Amino acid sequence: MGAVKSKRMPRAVREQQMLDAAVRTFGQRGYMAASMDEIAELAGVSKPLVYLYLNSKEDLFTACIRREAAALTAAIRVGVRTDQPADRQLWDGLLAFFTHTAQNPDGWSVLHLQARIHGEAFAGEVAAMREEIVAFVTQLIVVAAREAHRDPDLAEREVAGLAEALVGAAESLAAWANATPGVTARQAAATLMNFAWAGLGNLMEGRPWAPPAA
Amino acid sequence: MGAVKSKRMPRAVREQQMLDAAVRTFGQRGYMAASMDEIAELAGVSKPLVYLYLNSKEDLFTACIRREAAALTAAIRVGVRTDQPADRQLWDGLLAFFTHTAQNPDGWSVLHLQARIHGEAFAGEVAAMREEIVAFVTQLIVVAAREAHRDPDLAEREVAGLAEALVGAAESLAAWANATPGVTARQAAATLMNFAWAGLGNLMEGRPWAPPAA
Amino acid sequence: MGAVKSKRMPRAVREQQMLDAAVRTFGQRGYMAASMDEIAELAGVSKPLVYLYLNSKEDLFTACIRREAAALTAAIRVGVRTDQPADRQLWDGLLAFFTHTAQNPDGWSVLHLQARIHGEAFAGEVAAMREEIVAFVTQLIVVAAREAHRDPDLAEREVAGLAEALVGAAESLAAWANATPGVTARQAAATLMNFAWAGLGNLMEGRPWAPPAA
Amino acid sequence: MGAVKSKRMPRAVREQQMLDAAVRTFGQRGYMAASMDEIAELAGVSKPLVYLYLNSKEDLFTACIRREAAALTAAIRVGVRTDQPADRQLWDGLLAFFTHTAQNPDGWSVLHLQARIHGEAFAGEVAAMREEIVAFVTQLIVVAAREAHRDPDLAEREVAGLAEALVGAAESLAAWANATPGVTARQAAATLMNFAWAGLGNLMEGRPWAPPAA
DNA sequence: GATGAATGAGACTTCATTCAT
DNA sequence: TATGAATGAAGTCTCATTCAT
Repeated sequence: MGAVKSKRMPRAVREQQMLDAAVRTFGQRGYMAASMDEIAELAGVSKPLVYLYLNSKEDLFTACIRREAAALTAAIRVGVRTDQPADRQLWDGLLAFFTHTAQNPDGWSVLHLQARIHGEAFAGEVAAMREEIVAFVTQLIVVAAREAHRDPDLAEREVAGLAEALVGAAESLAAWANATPGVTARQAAATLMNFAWAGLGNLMEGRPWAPPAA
Repeated sequence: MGAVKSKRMPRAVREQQMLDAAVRTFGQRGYMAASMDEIAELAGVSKPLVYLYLNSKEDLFTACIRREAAALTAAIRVGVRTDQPADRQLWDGLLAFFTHTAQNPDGWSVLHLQARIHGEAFAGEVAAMREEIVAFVTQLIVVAAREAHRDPDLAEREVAGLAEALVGAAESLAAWANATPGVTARQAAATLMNFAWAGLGNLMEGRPWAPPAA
Repeated sequence: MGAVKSKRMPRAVREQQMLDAAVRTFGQRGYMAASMDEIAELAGVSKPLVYLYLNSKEDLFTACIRREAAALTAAIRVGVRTDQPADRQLWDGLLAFFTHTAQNPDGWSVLHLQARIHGEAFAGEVAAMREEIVAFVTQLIVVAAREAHRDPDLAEREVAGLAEALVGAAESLAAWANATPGVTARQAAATLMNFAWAGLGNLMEGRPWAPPAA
Repeated sequence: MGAVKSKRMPRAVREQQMLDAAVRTFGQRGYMAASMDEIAELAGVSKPLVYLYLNSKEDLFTACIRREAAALTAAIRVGVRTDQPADRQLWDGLLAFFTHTAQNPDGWSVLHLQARIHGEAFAGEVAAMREEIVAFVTQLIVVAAREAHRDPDLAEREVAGLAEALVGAAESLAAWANATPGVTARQAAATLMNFAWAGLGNLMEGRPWAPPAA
């Protein structure tokens, strides 16, 4: 079932096999329900070897988070060319994001669902990655405002909230796209882009929606 | 620590105490890490009584989900007046949503994070609630189009995606607002409303963002 | 499911209802697997009432054994007329035995299987009944020998062994008859009578089977 | 109390130790009253190891039944030589049976008492063994009839009943012999042989006992 | 580098039994 | 007479983790 069993592999390779198995197991079973037994068997090694290399269940989980977070941000970075206009950058980023999460549902589950839930240590790891993405989006908004020669006069917190909403919508759409047959990464990206860019545009043109008095 | 210990209470009251303790524990520890021991102690009763009334850990969790889902949808229903224009309805709904989730962070955690992760049975309970909300939002979008005397010609799936994105953004913002000191429910609602309503408006005026060719 | 619920019954009646429920439950589930909850529900009363009347699970079980043992020996006593020849007495006894056990399988299960297994206290209760039956059979053998004007010169232990074998065969046949559709009490009795009486006859005529040298 | 504690034994050996402990505990306490804790302690290992090797209480019990059933039928097979006349074969079989059960009272208790009571799965395991023995006895009766150049004209069900009665008597005598000090296997076998063979002989000579009209 | 053997701790669950009315 | 409310104790089972080879 698991990886092909071949003895005496270099450590780096073995470790990746273990992380593959761990991400898959954590993603499908959840952190607590995943057992080290299952991970070891799926990796095709004995349990003591997992402990020898990865130390403990917590450390193993942290290693999974780090690897998956790095892979996701790398995918986005590769997809985006910073010499493009802001809207194109956002589009490329969204497309890369939805494509990567669709291809690595277990990794995405680990980042999006599992890591948030089990202790601040894990959540912190993910928060770092998330902040990197939020910062990227925030900067795009600012650049967009400058390109439009507007001074949207958006307070910092407001921008943070917008970026948060955008990223949250993306995360939610990623889950929805993964769960809804027939929805491609491209369609998900288009839906969100439509939704977001237009909204941002209006905002920056100074036509915000005014809440009624309390 | 737990509720004041007073013996011999009628069953209905004890059950609510147990559900209170369970929601709090599940929300903070997660479904698997929450132990029946801890829940019982927090409720101020013995473990067998929890089993006598709520049957099993799964059933207890399901009961939590049902209660919290009902409370959330009720809060939104109470907050929204259907004789108002669509934008006002959306605003009221968002405000009620963010207010309720801010006041019941553990309940929201149970619905948003825990229930999704542990088995289709639980996820199904939440999905039902979520679909109710998504349907409400979807209908608002359609009504808004009609109010604007426009035929936005939005495909059904596109609307579904928009509603999904909106709800997802709301869910994400709720978590963000809960975790960020100083962010009020009103602010979160305003941020999202600004973001969403403007975007929807543009969409319906037929100015969508056009993705580049693949 | 259980007995018709009617409040305020005289104690003797309630006790019989409880014993009915207990015999049925013990017979079908076994002593340990039977729960006081199930017995109380089947009897249509609350658990504390069972404890008020019958004291404890052990006492309840003992009461079951006593009642069923008394019923079985009474059935045999009623079936046998001591003014008949020995073979007729044995036949009548066997017929009564197989008839009663067929009509009260749960009671028979309690006596035959459950009581033997759970502690010497219970086994002792059954042993008393069993000895009464063995004594009856033993006496029949002696009477038969006298009727045949023979002195079979059977040692006491040998007679005890014979009676034991006969009773054991009867018990086994009762279980077999209960479990094999289409086997009546009369057939079971005939089979055993054929087997036993002829063997006894040969024995008493001094034609034992000779075991080979060690 | 338990086996001598020596760490790091090969799995096969440990499994036998566990089965030894389990047979003893199940035989003396009964299936339900036997606790895995007690079995593990008697085996000189920790409870998790028992579960690792034997999987569950049910599986452990089944393994006990299988081992003991195999041991008993093997003992009988070894004791009987099929080139002997039927009466000698029956004698040898009985002797082997009583000898084995006397030497393995706990194993016999597991087969005779415990297994029958707890679920059809277990009873089925024993029933298979019992049928093997009943078939052996049945065949002996048929062979005996042929050797006597008689046509006993015994209906199939009648023979089945006889074999059942014989085996039942043997089972009962085995329990009796185990419980009665001073009764040897040889004596038990002789008692039953006397009883049975003579009875069978008479039967086959066409002198059955005639039951009275209903 | 790799593993079969082994375990302490703790999870969920059930039961016989009692208390207070 | 009768019961709804409540629990201490014990059961089966799983898991992360380590030892000795």
